[in-house]
Amino acid sequence: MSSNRFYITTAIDYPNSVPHMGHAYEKVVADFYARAARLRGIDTHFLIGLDEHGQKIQEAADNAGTDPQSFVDEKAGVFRALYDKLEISHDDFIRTSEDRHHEFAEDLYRRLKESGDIYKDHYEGDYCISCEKFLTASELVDGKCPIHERPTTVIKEDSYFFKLGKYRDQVRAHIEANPGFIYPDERRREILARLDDEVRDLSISRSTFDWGIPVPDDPEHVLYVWVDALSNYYSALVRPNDLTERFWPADCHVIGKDILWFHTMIWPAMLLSAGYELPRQVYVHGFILDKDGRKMAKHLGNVVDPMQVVEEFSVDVLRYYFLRTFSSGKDGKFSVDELEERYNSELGNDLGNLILRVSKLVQTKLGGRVQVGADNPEFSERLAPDATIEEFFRCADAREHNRAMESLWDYVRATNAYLNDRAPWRIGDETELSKVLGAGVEALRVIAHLASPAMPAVAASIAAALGFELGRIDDVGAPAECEVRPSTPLFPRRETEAKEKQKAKKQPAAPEDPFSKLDIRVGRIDEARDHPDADQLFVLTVDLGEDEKRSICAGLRAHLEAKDLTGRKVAVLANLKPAVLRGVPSAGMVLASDRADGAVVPVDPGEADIGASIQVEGIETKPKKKLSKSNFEKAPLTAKGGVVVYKDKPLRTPAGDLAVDSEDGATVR
RNA sequence: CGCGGGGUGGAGCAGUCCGGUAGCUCGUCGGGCUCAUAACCCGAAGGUCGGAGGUUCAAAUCCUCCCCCCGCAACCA
Repeated sequence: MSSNRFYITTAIDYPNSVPHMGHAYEKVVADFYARAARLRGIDTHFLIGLDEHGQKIQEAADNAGTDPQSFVDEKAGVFRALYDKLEISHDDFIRTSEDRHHEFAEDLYRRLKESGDIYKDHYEGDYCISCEKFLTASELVDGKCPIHERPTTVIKEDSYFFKLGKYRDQVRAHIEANPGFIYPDERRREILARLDDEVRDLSISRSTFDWGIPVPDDPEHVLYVWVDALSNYYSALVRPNDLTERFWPADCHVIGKDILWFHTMIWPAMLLSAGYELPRQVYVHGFILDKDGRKMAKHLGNVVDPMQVVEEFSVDVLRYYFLRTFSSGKDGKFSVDELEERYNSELGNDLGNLILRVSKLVQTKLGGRVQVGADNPEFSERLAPDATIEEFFRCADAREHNRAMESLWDYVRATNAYLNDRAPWRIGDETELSKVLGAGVEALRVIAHLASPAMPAVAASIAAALGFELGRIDDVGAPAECEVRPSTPLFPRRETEAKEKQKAKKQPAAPEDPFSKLDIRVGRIDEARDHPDADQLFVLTVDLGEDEKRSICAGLRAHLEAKDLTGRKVAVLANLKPAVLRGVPSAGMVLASDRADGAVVPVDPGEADIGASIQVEGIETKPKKKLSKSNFEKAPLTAKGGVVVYKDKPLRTPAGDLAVDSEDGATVR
């Protein structure tokens, strides 16, 4: 960071649902860098905000029975409340529905147009007249609109396009010439690889909804996401005070890896076209996963709410955990057990205990007063902080916040070691004692300052307890007399169940037989139709004896006619995770065998009743709710003697064995 | 050959781009200290760095092939 100004932004959030862990993480990371810059006295501007336009917002507002503006106004309150709670120190909060943003986005569009980079064309898509919108292939059901159950029409929609492809080589050259432009390097390589392919022009307007910024000169269209959302980084500088001279180009755009392309290809291309300088860096963070490395998702029941962690611990504990634990730029596994462990050992034992032992010693041995910052050889020889401070900011500049925190903790431990070594509780001479404890308090002054970007409230508490002022990092070392107050533990120990859990894990229950997870039932095919968009697939309506019949896709068209299937009894894997295959939902899988001669034949449940469960003797079934394909494959079914077997044991319906017309060893799936 | 991420002491991770005695935290064991939140400090044990080849004086790191896990994608259904 050579210049003495620092403009940092985060992605603007799309407020169509509630904020989650990922929102919190991104803002805390950006906030660390903003606060670290201010700590060095750098002129800092930190922007966050909301992306409030688009069809989904319009629909969400409709569903909520309100208008889009009122809807986003309310949502803005929810997001701001979270960021206030997280002590995010943003200087500005941009909302794309604000006038200042509209003005700049329109201006940017005009500049692109003046550069000759906008043209009008059309694209084709499946359009539902009742919905008045285009549907994507995955939204269609049986080639029909799922809401109105009527066929869609292929129509053309006019759209304005931006000549993105024109800038491919220029953007690639920029990325190649500036290794620091994209952090981390793996993301940079990913983009460079993608830039070897053709880059298509970009549709930047829509005329099928109107909640957005009207295209200048053609109010039938609104700007589609790119020109609108991305321009927030600049629009926020224009008003209320013109900060463009002072802060553009941005020093760091903090984003998630899902929007890498938009920030490293599209945004630079638009800026080049419009004649603005490119941002200096795009910092790409990873995702927060659950403790087992899976995506957090409602239906998995593994979602951890950041607010809940804040309530149970504190904001600073969550911030510390984010910044210390997760390697910069990588995905992180969020484990409450690990958080608690770090809370006890690092925050409680290392730091909290250090604060307490120093403050108690100063009070009992020196009457609560101690001189810091004065020329103190004890401190400068034994606890010289220069290397730590240098390393801390070197890591911060390199966007390695977890290492910056690590270097700080090395210093915390060194301070504990120093106290053990000098043993001030055994020193009687007050002059010497003042030097030793003065060194201890001075070390905590350094620690509080360096901890402040991660844990602002903790830093303030340390300063209050030991009686010094928090300021810039350069202010550390100025002579001062500290009045140390009696303090209570900042991080009271939490008795955890983590240990017991760990022990319990050491004796894992015997792994369940993979077959026990399967739910195979007898069903009857009531109807077999050709899949509208897939020449290998049938769309079957299958009766499993449930309230509703199921739609199941089967890849049998190369082998059978529809009439061969209608009315036929089959065995169905009923708990396979539902999927959408080429636009058609499929809730299960019809079991069939691959014969050596290339034929594929469905298995035959014989006389068994519809809905009857198919089992293997000796295996108690406990079907999973949503079975993954790979879990199904862990229980291989084969043919043997004209019967489907699992581990050589026959699959049975209540009426007898499950028959199959295949040679021994043929796969059944 | 769909795209991407990952496989490093008991647990969690860094190191891999730019090859050079395998590092950190937790846990375990031994010792010290007793100011402090059963805390702090010192020391030790524990790893063929997923597997197999190759390049090199030297490979966790570079090259080739393979296996496993996790996302996304998919005419796997």
